[in-house]
Amino acid sequence: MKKYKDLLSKNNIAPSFQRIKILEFLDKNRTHPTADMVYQALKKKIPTLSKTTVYNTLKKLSQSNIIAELHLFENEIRYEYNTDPHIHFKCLKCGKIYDLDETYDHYENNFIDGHKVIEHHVNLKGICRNCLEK
Amino acid sequence: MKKYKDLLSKNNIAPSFQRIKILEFLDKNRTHPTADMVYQALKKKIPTLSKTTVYNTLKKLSQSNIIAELHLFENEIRYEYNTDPHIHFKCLKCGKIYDLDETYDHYENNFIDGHKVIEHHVNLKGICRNCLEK
DNA sequence: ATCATTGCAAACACTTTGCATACGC
DNA sequence: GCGTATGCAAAGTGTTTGCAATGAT
Repeated sequence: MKKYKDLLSKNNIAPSFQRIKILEFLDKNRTHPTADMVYQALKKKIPTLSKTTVYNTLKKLSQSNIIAELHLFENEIRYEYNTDPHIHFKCLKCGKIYDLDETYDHYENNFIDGHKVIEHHVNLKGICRNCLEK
Repeated sequence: MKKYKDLLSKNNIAPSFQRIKILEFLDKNRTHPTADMVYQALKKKIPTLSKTTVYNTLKKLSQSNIIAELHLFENEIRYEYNTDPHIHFKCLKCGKIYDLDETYDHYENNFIDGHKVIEHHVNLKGICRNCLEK
C-alpha cells in the first residue's frame, strides 16, 4: 500500500512490511484496539509476527503522531489512527468505544486559572444507542 | 478520626486503622497519588503496612464511591477523595495535576448521536501558571 | 557488507489472588 | 471464639529491554 509506505517514509520510519500492515490495520479498523488486539488480529495473516514488533511499532507511530495513544477509562493503552479532533464515548453495557464528531475546543489554547491549555481530552461514558434499543 | 470512621461505617466498610489512615491521607493530600505513592507515604508512619492492604482498600473505597479512580494521561491509576465534579489539568512541564473547578456538564444526562451520556471526564494538558512564570 | 528491523526470551512494573496469621468485637 | 482484615508470597497482566538472527539495500 503506497499510502502507508509514503506516510512512514515521510516520518523517517523505514516502511517495513510489518509496520505497513500495522498502520493499515489501524486505518481500516477504527476500533481503538489495544496492542494485543492488533497483535491477535494480524498474527492470523502474519504468523511470524511478534508482540515486540507490535509494541515497538505502535510506540514509533505514536511518537511521530501518525497514530494516537488513548488513555481512556481502563488502565490500558488503546490506539487510533490520527484524525480530526473528536471525543470518545464508551458504552457501559457493551464496552464499545465510539468516536463522536464533537470538536469541543472550548479550552484549546486558552487560559484557565492562569494555566495555558494545549491539549484537551473529553471522555464520555453511558449507554450507546444500540444498547438503548434492546 | 471520627469523620473517616463514620464515612466508612456508613458504607459498610469496617473502619480499620489502615483504612482510616488511607482515607485520611487522600482527604488531606489532594495530589492524585498512585497506589504506590499512598503506600510509600504511609509506610513511614505505619511500618507494617502492606501494599496489598493499600490496593485492597483503594479498590473498596472506589467501589463505594468514597474516592474516585482516575485514568488520566498515563497508563496508571490515580486516586482522589471524591468531591464535586471538576476537571483535571496536567502540566506538561512539571507533571503536576491540578483540579479545576469547571463543571462543564454540557453532556451530562444528555444524548449525543443517540447515546445516553452518564459520566463525562475532561482532561486538559498544558503549561501550568507556575511553569509559565519561570 | 552494513545497518536496521525482527522476534524470542527474560526482565519489569503494576495489580490481583491465595492463604495463614493476627486482630477486633 | 468467630469472622474479617492484614500482609506475605506467588501469580497474573501489560509493557519494555537485551540480544542474536534475519532481512533489505
